[in-house]
Amino acid sequence: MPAETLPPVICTVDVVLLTLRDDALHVVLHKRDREPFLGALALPGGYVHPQEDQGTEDAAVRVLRDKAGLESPYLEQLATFSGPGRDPRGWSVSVAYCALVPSGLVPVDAPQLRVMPVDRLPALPFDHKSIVDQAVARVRVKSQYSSLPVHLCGERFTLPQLQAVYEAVLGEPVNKVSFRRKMDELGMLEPIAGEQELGRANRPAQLYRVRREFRRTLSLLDRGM
Amino acid sequence: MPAETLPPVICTVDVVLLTLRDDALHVVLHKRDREPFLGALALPGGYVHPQEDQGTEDAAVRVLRDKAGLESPYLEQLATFSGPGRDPRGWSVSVAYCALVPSGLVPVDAPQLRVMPVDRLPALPFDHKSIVDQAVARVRVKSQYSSLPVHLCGERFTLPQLQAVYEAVLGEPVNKVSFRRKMDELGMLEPIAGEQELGRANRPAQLYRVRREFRRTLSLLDRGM
DNA sequence: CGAATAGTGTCTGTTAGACATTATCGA
DNA sequence: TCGATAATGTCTAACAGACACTATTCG
Repeated sequence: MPAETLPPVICTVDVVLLTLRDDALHVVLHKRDREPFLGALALPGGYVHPQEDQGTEDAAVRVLRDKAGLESPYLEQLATFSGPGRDPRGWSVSVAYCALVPSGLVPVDAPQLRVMPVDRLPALPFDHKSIVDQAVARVRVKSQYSSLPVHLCGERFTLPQLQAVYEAVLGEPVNKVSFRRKMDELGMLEPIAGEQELGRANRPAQLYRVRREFRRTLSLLDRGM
Repeated sequence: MPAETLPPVICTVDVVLLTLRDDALHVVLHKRDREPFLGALALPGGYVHPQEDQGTEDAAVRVLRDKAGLESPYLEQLATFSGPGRDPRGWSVSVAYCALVPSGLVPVDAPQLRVMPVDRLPALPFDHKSIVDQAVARVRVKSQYSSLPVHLCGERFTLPQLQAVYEAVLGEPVNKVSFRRKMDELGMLEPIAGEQELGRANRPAQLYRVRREFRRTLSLLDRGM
């Protein structure tokens, strides 16, 4: 079948922007500023712009910048969703991306943004609910055997803080001794010399940061957590 | 930006059809029957047909049927590749799928098909080389901790045969005792009562098949192989 | 000093792999 | 009976998790 006779396909990207708030995974939703679903909360997304984007990842970066006002250090392609019914405008393809950011990076006073817990989401337009579900499932699985959750921490953090992040994402407690052995095994963290988290009525915790080489990479465990 | 002003995006699917031959992963390539790259070997692929496809997976199934003449019991979305340069016709998006089939399902006498070892591929048009590489990497990783390789076996097989398949995919020997423990743990195989592989000068091996409930699912290991 | 949490040492049960042993076929 | 491979038993080393102990801060 020659290409010219084919009806057009709507080509978009959607970003599942995840962050941690109150020890629970949250997704950043965006109030739609056009039809369809004008005014509804949905995933930040938009058309691919063939004139300017070198690929769908560029489009995702642009959407994050324009709609959520941030640059995510971690951005991963999730999956592609398609079909005649998911968008009322017609047959569409949406390449979904998953971004993880420390909560400090999410703009606080942006009226068009809402940060919602992933376990108690409102109804979402399109098939955005299942996109979020798939992203969360992927993040949980990947956190079992990788350094993914460090992207939810800021630049400096203590091991007990990082352990709490793992526990929040995995939804279950993690053995302290094993956890520290694993983090050591990953070889991805470095203590910040002389820097400790003081000010609390207990032994201060050592501050760590991600080694430069691992800033934008994942580190994998042979066996899971 | 209103949709009408955006230049069109070419929307296609490509299928990485993998099988095992001579204890090595092979990919089934298809001789292109149109421009661009007319006559070149490439991944079987084609346009999404919005009138008939309910999603890109339908398009992948159709492509497999039309170009490779088979129905794959295992078909998984791999990733989506996009950009202005990958297809000379213009800015394109290709949703890539990965299929695994027993070698018996690949038509033997189809002149438009070639079965090539994944480790010694010729140059391929588009970005098909990197799509194949990504599919192979994914299959290898997933075989570490799942029942994926059973889809490369036929309906009936012995445990030593299945172990050989795992070893071929993983590229390294597997401990026999552990392997059998793992397969037992997966709870996915059932012995075919009274059926053994006879005819060789040694103790015959028990024949197994995949339990009905697991025919189209993957079974996952807590820890890897 | 006491409360609280960070960080570490150690023990034990579980698991993976090496090796040995037994089983069962054809020749 | 012999050679070959299937299938299983068993021992050991590695690992994960439980628990306890020490360290260090604030009040």
